[in-house]
Amino acid sequence: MSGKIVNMRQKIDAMRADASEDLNHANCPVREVMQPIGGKWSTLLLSALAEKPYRFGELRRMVPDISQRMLTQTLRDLQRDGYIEREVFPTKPPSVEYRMTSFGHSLYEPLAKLLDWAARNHASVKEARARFDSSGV
Amino acid sequence: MSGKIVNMRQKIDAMRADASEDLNHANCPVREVMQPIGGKWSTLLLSALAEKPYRFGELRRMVPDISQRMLTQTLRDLQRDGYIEREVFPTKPPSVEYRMTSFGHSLYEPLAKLLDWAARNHASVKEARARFDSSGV
DNA sequence: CTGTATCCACAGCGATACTG
DNA sequence: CAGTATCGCTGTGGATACAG
Repeated sequence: MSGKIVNMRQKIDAMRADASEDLNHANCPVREVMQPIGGKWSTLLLSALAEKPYRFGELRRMVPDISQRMLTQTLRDLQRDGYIEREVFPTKPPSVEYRMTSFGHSLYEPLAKLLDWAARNHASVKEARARFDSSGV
Repeated sequence: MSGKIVNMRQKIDAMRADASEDLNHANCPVREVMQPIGGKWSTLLLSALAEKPYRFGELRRMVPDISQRMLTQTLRDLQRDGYIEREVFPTKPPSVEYRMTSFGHSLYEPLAKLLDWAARNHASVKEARARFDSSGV
C-alpha cells in the first residue's frame, strides 16, 4: 500500500522476498513513519513537547543550535503527521503555541523507551565506536 | 595498502565532535544514538537481523531497492556502533554473515515497540497527512 | 514574536564499473 | 559472492535578509 515500486524488476524481487519474510518495503510502514521522526530535530522537539506545550521562541531557546528555518519546517512536518497542533494567539506581538496531540503522545510512549535506551547506553555506543575506529581500519 | 583514506568519514565525524565538544547539546545521547539509526536503511536492516543472521546477498534480496554501496556502508555503521558483528567464511566464493549482537538486541527491544506502533498507526499518519495537505497549504 | 524567502554548502544516496 | 572506487544528483539543513 505504501511503497512505491518503481519498476518491474523490483516488483518481482519484492514478491519473491514477500514469500519468505514480511520485512519488505512494499507493505512496510517503517519507512513512512520512521523517516520523518528520523530527521535531525524531530525527536528533540517531540521530547520537548511531550512534557508540555511550548511557544516558538521557547523551543528555539531549548534547542539553541537549530536554525529558525528548520524549527519552522520540523514543527510543520510534525503537525502534518498529526503529532502536534498549532494554536495562534492574536496578541500584540503574536504568539504561537505548539502542543502534542493525543496521537503524538501515543507515538511518544514507545519513542520515549527508545530515547531512554539511548540515554542509558550512550557511553557503550561511544566506546564501541572508538574501539572500531582504532582497531583494524 | 594504507587504510588512511578508508575511514575518512569517521575521522571527520570525530573531528567535528571534538570541535564542538563544549557546546550545549554536543554530547546529547538523543543525537548521537538516534541519528545513525535514523538513516534510510538502518531500521530495516536491524529488524531483519533481529530475527536471525543473514548473509550479504540475502539482505540485499530482502531489501531489493537498496544499492550495494548503501548496504555495505549501513552494515559497517551498524557494526561500528556495536549493534551487529561480521564474520567472514573463507569459502570458495567467499561468504560473509552478519549477526546481531546482544547489545544490538537490547537496542532492538525498545525499537521494535516503536516499529510496532508504526505498523499499527501507519494508516492514521497517512490520513493526517492527506488532511493537512488538502486543507490550507 | 513568528514566521517566509533566497541562496548555498554539503552529506546522503544512487548508478555504474571494477576487483579478489 | 562481497565488496571498492568514482561520479553526480538531490535533499537536507544553515545563513541571511525580509515581512506580518
